[in-house]
Amino acid sequence: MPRTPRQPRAKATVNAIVEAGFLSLSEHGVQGTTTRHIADLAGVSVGSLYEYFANKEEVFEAMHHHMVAEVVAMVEPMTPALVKMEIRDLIKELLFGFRDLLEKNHGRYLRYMSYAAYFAPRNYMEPIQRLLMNLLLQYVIHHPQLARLGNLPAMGYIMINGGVFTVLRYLSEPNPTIGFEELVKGLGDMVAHFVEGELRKEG
Amino acid sequence: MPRTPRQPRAKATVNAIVEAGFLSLSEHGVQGTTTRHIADLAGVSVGSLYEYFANKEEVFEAMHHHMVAEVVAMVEPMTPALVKMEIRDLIKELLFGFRDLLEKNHGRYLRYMSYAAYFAPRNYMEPIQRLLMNLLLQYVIHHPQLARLGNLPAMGYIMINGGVFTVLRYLSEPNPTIGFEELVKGLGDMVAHFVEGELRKEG
DNA sequence: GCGGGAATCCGAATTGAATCCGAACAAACA
DNA sequence: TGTTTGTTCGGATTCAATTCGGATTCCCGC
Repeated sequence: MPRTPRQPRAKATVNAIVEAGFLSLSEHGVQGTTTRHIADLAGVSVGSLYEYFANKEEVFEAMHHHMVAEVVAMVEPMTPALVKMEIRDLIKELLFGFRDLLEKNHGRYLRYMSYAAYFAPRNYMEPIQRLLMNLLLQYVIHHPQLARLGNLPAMGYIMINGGVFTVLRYLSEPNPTIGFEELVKGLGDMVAHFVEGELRKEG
Repeated sequence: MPRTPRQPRAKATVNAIVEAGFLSLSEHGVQGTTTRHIADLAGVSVGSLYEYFANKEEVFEAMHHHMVAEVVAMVEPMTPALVKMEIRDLIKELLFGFRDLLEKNHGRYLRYMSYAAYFAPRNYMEPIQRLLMNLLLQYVIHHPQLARLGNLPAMGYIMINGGVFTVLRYLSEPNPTIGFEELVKGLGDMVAHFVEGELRKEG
């Protein structure tokens, strides 16, 4: 039964542990990340770690929340501008932002993501998916001609998942065979053509 | 230094261990999968496991090879028929086959896949991606009008990765909000519209 | 079908990481 | 200042991964 930090000192400790989690993961991978490592990097003892986290898993979960919160903090303020853009520009804007966020701090979030499926097996991407689905809905509202598109849930599911995972995979690649710009352009074209094609079909 | 099995008895042992690996993963997840578990399920002792695998990781790697080999064994014989199909039918055929394979044996491969990023961080999907890229090339050869498409590598990268990960994610979902048929149809439409759109642009 | 070396199998012993716990220290507050 | 509550510490415990030496089984030449 982990305790919740009350005093600022304790909050700093918790924060240091989460930070250290990202560091250790980047440095040593999952295998090499021991509680001692994390505690050492955080400058506290292992015992302290267990004051606030029931187990090592929970440290990873906290890291996950941290990352999701940052993604949300990036996307939400952009939303009003995004929904007014041309679809290709929206995608470009979003994906470049996403890349920058993932590569911040020497790629800590990216590194984390490549293990995320392991730490948080169930619906670990769900909040982000919901965020993007919401963006899509807002976009449709601002572009009424899109309302004719059929089966928005399925379309959204494909575009969002396909897009997110493709970008994640791409950024994790040590020697990509194509450039990030090409990838973004390709994804933009894909979505744009899809929308055009569907509208043509409907109309 | 693990030994290579020579006698049939030993081959059966190795096989039983890999089988047990899938079983244990399905039953207990990564955390719960101990060498003792695997050995028990395989009906051998832990010592025997270490005769043929340097460590637990290697058992997972063997499982990975097993799965990749099955995917290849599924796709390769289909290829001649696939390349003659309409693009939407190709996708439908491929994805239904993929689903059936992943759900075979109570979803053992699917279960495995959801942890694969952890076991085999480096290029764990690379052989499958190459397989599908090859299919795409064959397809273009059989449909010369597609040769006008620009940037085939980027297009292929997006379609293959986006498709594979979307389907994997979908199949792992406990309560999918859309049907598999919708997903497959959506992916087919996406690719078909994309190709049409690009051809229109080029022409 | 017999004997010896190679292959295989076993499971107790070792090792090291995760987790627990009770004492020591620090802050808040009266 | 004394008391209560929050925080930190690091040694003790537990449990899984891996090792190792010996027992068992197979295979091949006789």
